[in-house]
Amino acid sequence: MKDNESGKRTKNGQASRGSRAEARRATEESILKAAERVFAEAGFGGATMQLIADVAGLPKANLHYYFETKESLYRRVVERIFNIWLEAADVFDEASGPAEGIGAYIDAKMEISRNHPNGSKVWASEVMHGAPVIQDYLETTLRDWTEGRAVIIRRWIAEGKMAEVDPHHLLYMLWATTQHYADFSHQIETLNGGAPLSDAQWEEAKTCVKSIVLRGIGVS
Amino acid sequence: MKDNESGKRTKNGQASRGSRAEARRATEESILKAAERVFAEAGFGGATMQLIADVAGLPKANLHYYFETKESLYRRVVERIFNIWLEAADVFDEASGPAEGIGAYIDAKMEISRNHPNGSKVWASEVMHGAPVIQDYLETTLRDWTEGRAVIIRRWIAEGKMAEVDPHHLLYMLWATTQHYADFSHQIETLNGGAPLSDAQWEEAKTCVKSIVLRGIGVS
DNA sequence: TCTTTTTCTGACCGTATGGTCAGGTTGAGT
DNA sequence: ACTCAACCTGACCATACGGTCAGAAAAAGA
Repeated sequence: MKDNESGKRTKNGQASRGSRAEARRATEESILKAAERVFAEAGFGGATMQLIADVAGLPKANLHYYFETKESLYRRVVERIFNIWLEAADVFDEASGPAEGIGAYIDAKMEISRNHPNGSKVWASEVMHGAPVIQDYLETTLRDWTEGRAVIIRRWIAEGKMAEVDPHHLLYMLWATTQHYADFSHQIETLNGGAPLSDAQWEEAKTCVKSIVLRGIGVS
Repeated sequence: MKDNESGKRTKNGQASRGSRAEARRATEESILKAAERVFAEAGFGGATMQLIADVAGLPKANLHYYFETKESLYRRVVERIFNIWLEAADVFDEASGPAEGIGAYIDAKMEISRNHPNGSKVWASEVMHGAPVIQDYLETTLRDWTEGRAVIIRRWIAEGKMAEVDPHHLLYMLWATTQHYADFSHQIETLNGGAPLSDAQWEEAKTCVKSIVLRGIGVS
């Protein structure tokens, strides 16, 4: 599992960036990317290993060399977006108050919705169908994270830094609103005349969401 | 296609409530209900006609007597929830201002999330996967509806009845937040200790959402 | 009662899917 | 140059799926 950055060369002279382990990581990465897209577009049941293989540019059998089953591949895809969200939530803790913390959290989650719409969709699909694969995450990591953030919010309320709102429902609203831009991107595009949101429109969206939420909790 | 409310009796003396047409409607209803649940739990690709038939308590072949294909059955399920939402939106128009209109709209949509969680999930799944089946609805009915409501919101803003926010992003926030309670009900239940929201908790949710949104747009 | 129409169903079919495997290829280690 | 483990792949398999159909059963109409 150790890194091997020796940068050796193969017979044909092509630079093999980092030997075997590196190549493996690259292949796994391309499979995960393809899987994320296919699972997002077709759902777990509708996705086929053949299509994932085609998108990744690999024979189907090779796919099973890297990932034993469809479900294990799917699980990795779901874990991925979950970890991205968790990391983004750090901004929440480092903040000194709700205006800064929640504002930054909205910004971060909106950015993720823009850059990882497929991951968000796969997660949404998984939870909607009863989280058959990642139920354990919900009961451990997510629950802990949520309670931790609820404590922070309650402290801000106690310190008079924001209005008295239920922390859980506030978090649900943040999740729902930000992820909506990823999960329902197709609907939003249709209502936007068939075009994806432009840079300016994304800025507008972030500003608008922050404006309503922050004013809604008595900040700014 | 005409109604037949004659209420005739069959040979065995059992009251046949409303003859053939009535029985047909009842069977279709039970199939649609079963389909809604199965599609919500497994997605379109994951759902099987066999399972829908089992849930409805019918042989699979009989299902195809009432609905030609899996897709036509699915379409009917999606159209259903869409029409329910459209009807609920009437409260928006009849209102004299944002506090009343948007407040009532939130209440109505939260009620639907509680009473038709499966329909909401099927809709979400359909849109997330690019709306392959109901794209026409998005481009006609939904677009018209949205633009109509945007006009009303802009008028309220012009009349100084609420803060200046982009109507579209406000609507997205309303949709996202209210539907989240249906689409992510499993996640919410898990974070609620594994139990569905109680009556009181639903009231709390509605109050909390309305409170944040209405204050967020400068009302109340 | 006899005929006709609608409703129902077990058995069946072609296809596509997730997964397997034997055997080939490659390239790092020596 | 040789070895061996890691990597790759076409061909294959059992299963499950959506959909069909001939014909039974039931109800309506005469």
